[in-house]
Amino acid sequence: MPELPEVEATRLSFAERIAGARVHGVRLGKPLRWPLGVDPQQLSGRVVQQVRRRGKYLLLDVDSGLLLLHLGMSGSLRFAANLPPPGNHDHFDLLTDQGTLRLHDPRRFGSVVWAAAEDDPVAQKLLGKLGVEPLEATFEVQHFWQALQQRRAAIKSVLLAGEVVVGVGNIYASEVLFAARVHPERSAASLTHLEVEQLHLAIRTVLTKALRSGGSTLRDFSNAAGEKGHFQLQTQVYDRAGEPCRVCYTPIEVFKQGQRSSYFCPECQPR
DNA sequence: AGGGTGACCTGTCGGC
DNA sequence: TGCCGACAGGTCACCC
Repeated sequence: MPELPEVEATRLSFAERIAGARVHGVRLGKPLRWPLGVDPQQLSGRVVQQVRRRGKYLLLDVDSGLLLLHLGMSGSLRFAANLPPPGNHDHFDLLTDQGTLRLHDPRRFGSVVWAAAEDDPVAQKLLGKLGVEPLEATFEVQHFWQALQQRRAAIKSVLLAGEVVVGVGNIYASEVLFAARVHPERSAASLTHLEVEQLHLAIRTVLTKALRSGGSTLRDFSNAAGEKGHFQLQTQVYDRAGEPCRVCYTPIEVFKQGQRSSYFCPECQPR
């Protein structure tokens, strides 16, 4: 389910509640993308300090180590004192004295990985190449411009790769490029400085708006408290092929770009 | 070294 | 109704 707004909405929905909780066990379901990397027994007795986010990863800081959680395409978390018995798609439970943190993930592209420290090679393999955080001050126009100047790939691919800026997934990539009036197949290096400024602003604006709505852009998203977003944020182009552009009424088009669907308005986003 | 492709896995939906 | 292929929010390993 998750792009950055959904992951952050998830974090906010349980970070404070789980802080201070003492782990007393782990339950594993079917294998996820990576093995846990630690004997589940060794997690017992450790206390959860805080929950951070890096890109689309959630970092659960525990005494002398951290769990890296990724929701993949179809994952979601729940944290509650009384969860029902695990179902077919519940593949990880962290049992604590404050409740159970459960990863539900039908497609199992998600992961839970233990690392002794954030600079540990295990963690760095997952976090090492991530770009800047789009909602932090370190995401700065001039650096963004310079980084894009180095890339000849299509701007949409560059956004999805997450090596320049993290958190923009397939839905928000289309949304953000529409807002910036940039065609998804334009080479990143070909964007004018003005276009990069527009894209930079669009990334911040679109992600912030989605986060404020609780990540409710996604049809079936709910946070770790089991709450759906309060209202559906309507998309401008994503999943709207053939429907009129909300700005100029030209039919929205879709095409395959690196096996992912890209939506755009041919009028607002010329090549 | 950057860039493109296949692979991982399950559920759902539309067309015949 | 039933079957079958296409497709879905991510990212890593592997080619050139």
